[in-house]
Amino acid sequence: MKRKITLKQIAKELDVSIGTVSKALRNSKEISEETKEKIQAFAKFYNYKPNNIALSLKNRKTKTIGILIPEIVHHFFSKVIQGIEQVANKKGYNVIIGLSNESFDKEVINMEMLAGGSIDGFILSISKETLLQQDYHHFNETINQGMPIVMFDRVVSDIRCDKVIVDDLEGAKKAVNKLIENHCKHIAIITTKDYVSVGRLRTQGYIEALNAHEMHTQSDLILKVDDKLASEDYIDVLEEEIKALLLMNPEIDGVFAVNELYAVTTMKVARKLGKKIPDDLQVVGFTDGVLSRHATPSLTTVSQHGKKIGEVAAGLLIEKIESESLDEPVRTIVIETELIERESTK
Amino acid sequence: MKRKITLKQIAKELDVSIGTVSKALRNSKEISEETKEKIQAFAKFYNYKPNNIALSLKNRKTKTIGILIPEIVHHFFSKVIQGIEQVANKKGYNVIIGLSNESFDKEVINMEMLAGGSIDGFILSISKETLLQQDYHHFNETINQGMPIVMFDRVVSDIRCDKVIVDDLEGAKKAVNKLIENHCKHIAIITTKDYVSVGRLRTQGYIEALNAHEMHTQSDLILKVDDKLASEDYIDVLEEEIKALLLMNPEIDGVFAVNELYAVTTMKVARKLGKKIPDDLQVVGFTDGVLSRHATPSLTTVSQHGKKIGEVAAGLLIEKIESESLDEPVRTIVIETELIERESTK
DNA sequence: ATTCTCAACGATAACGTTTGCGTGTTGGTA
DNA sequence: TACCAACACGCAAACGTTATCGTTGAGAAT
Repeated sequence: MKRKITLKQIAKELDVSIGTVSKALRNSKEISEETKEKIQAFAKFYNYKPNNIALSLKNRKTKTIGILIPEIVHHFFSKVIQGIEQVANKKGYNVIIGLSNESFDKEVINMEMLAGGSIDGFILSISKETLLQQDYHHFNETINQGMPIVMFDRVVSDIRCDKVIVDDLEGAKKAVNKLIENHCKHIAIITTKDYVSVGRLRTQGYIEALNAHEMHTQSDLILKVDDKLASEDYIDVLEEEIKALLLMNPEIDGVFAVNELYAVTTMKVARKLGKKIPDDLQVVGFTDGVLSRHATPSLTTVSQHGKKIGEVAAGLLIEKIESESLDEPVRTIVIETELIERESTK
Repeated sequence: MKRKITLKQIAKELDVSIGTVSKALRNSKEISEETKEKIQAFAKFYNYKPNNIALSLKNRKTKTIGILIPEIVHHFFSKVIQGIEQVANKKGYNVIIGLSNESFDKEVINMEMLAGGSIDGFILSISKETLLQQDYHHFNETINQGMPIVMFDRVVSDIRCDKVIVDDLEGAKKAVNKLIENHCKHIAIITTKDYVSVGRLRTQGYIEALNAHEMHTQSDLILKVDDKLASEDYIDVLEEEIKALLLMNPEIDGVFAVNELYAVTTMKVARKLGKKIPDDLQVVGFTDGVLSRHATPSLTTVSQHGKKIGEVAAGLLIEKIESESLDEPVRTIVIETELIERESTK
């Protein structure tokens, strides 16, 4: 297993100095055509490629950006990564990924690993546990060390950094308004417990939309399920809870679910109860993933444009990385949601 | 935006040499307790963290492994990454990701970027375009430069490296055997064109399973759809082709689809044609993703254990990276598939 | 008094680059 | 013959570490 060839080896082999080789390969006019050709030919033959690590050390920049997300087996996050990767690569940046698995400790450890010189900046979405504990010291420390951060989707306002967010409140309104337009009179929501801001905002949007149309919100039409039920293992429990909701409130003719899984599960349960979709019950979800598209019936849902979010986040970060000035204002960019109508609504 | 503190700065501040600081922080017994305490306190206060880049340069290893996959918005690949990440992190490695988007050029460019010192080894799955062009020079060059590679899922035998593969042939047999056991008499397959080995193997498994039971294979029961139809945009065309298949051969009572999407689309089309699943038609898919689990009816499918594949691949790679000997044999590890029975079969 | 032995620390090389500057060798001109 | 550009190249510093080897001084042993 031979090692990669270096400038030094080329220099020794051709009996010139290291500096000369470097200049020749960078096509400096300081070097004569003759030697340049010789050196370049030699380098090409041995497939010389400069060592990025050495360059990173010298230039004090790594040309890679770090992504830190709670999980990867998740359509939305994958889409965001795709977006980030696209603009990053276009600008000559690599992308390195850390997974927190929704754990505070893993988030901290991963940040420290990456912040130790491996990357030029972070794009991240906060883990649930961190959100719960409200301990944000690792973010502030990283920022204080001069490393720019861009947060997306799950953000907290306390931290001074760029943010790219989804207008969850407005998105939820769009969804509920659609149901109202379609003459639903009793609209339920299936949402999560409150500590993740995203779920809270969607719930609030639901309430505001109803109020705006002078429909009263009934607490028994608001089903807050435990987050853990989103994991695949607890799908039975989730089904039971939804079933109970529908049985206890047979008047429900519209459901807004704060994610895909809740939505398709609702449709599944409803069908088992003999309800026709969308005739007896209309359903709108959140997040435009594979489930929404390929469920039967296909799901009307609020798309967050994950790829776009990634693109914008990467753009912001790279801009900040490459900017010289050291005290720019922080920006918060809102990516509009879009209601994608399919078969689960009339 | 202050920069990170370095050994040199600490040394100057405390009026000792750089070496002393380094030793003190690594708790060398060469340094007196007194100075050690002083230096360590100072370093802690200023939150000193060694610069990974400098360490990488010195140690000639980066402690990060590169993943190169065709796409990330894909349940199987996400699962593999999850597995890789888990064992990599456990062993102190980071993970950096490159996406080829099924393009040969992007694959080559990404490899060159990463191979330029950023990583210690590769885990990759070959892009379709590369498979088509059969140009594997970039893999061989990378290997020749002393960088270990582990391939998974989509592999080619020409390249001398470790491989982790799915037993596609056996998996397909399991699926088809299940249909035969369930008394299907006319079993169709929905597969892709032949150039990706994975699809070919699954088709072959289908044929062998039928032959083993002395059922004749009819070419009109083998639907080879263009790969591009797997992309979301061409879903209509895909539906049309499947519809034609089912209409032309109404005797079909079992379908084996080589991926999730084909399977759920088949179920959707069948239902539109008034067929009951699994009573009139039984369907088995390949890949255990969200679609399989949450489709209605839920899909019987062949699981490839993506996470396991990632874990094994990472294990092999790290072992090779950390091994001293430079001419070990290459290994090919087959991960068993598992038939997961759900509602789409009897 | 001289040598020896540690303890405690400093100096330096090395990892692979890039780059500004110094320097030796040309050739041409006065 | 003497001088001066221009050319072509070498030297060395710097990025931040770690490890090897010196070096210094003090005290102990001879």
